[in-house]
Amino acid sequence: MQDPLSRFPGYSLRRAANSTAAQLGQRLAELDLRQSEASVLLIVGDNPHITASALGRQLDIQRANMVPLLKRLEAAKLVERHAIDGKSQGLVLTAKGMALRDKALGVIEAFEAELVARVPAQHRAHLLPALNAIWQTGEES
Amino acid sequence: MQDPLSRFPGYSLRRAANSTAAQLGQRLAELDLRQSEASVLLIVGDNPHITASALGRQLDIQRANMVPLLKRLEAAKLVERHAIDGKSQGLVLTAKGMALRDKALGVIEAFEAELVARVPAQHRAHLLPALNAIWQTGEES
DNA sequence: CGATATTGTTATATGCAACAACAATCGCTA
DNA sequence: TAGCGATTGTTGTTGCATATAACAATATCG
Repeated sequence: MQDPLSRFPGYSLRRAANSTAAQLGQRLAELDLRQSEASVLLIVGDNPHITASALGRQLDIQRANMVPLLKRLEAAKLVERHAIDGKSQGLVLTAKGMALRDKALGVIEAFEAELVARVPAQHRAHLLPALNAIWQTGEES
Repeated sequence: MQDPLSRFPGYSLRRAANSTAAQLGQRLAELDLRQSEASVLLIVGDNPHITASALGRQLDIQRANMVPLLKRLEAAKLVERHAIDGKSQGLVLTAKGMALRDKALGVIEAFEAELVARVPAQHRAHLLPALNAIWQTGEES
């Protein structure tokens, strides 16, 4: 069958991202976490009192879309918010949130290791810098 | 700001795919095409009389999800279906479909060139084989 | 002080993909 | 050749991620 698509890096990028997202999503589901939620746990864990807006900017998630995401994490007693001033609120992990963050990190690191292992050795070192260059080029907001 | 995420290839993969998808999507929108539709046009163009199921298998789109996709392309007079037997139907591009396919291919190739240009030269050649290895490993159905 | 920007929020829409179920049909084999 | 299992196209529904527009409250800076 003629496949005119897999010669395109953009297409392969899409396929690769889809396939890995599905797999990682499955594993995180065992912690009852979605990928976006896991990434929030990681960032908040490393940056206590970060603001919802700042978090959204870092993760490239719109302010509006952070709302239901944080609501769910809050309902699960994983994060807490407390007012910084009358407008902003800082996010911190609860003890439960930190514990789950650690588990999630374990899952993610294991998964990343498998992902990297799929890449032929001679290309391995080039993957991360190449990908980072793609999305970090032209993102000055 | 602490960013524990961009050291993960999987995360960078997601970000890179999102960012490129958004950009390519915008350009294809000028042809009133979504990415999935453009990929269908390309495959059908190279494989006339391909079956909807086979097309779905190749693009990793479920049979069920091909239905609205093809319905839209058919409504736009870009593809036609004709019965192969009582069960299967072959897909072909109309003249209009072929013309649009060519335009879409132009857009895609231009975009891919820009994408590759963002990657530092020393990593460039490694990108495609690395990505293909990621999604083509463990996909024997 | 006052204009401007930022924050958190609501509501709504789109694209993509997953799953379960079903009738019709094909194709192989017993 | 009759029948069973696999395949095809389809419907309906769900979930996730993302996008936009709008708004009130508040902060910041000239």
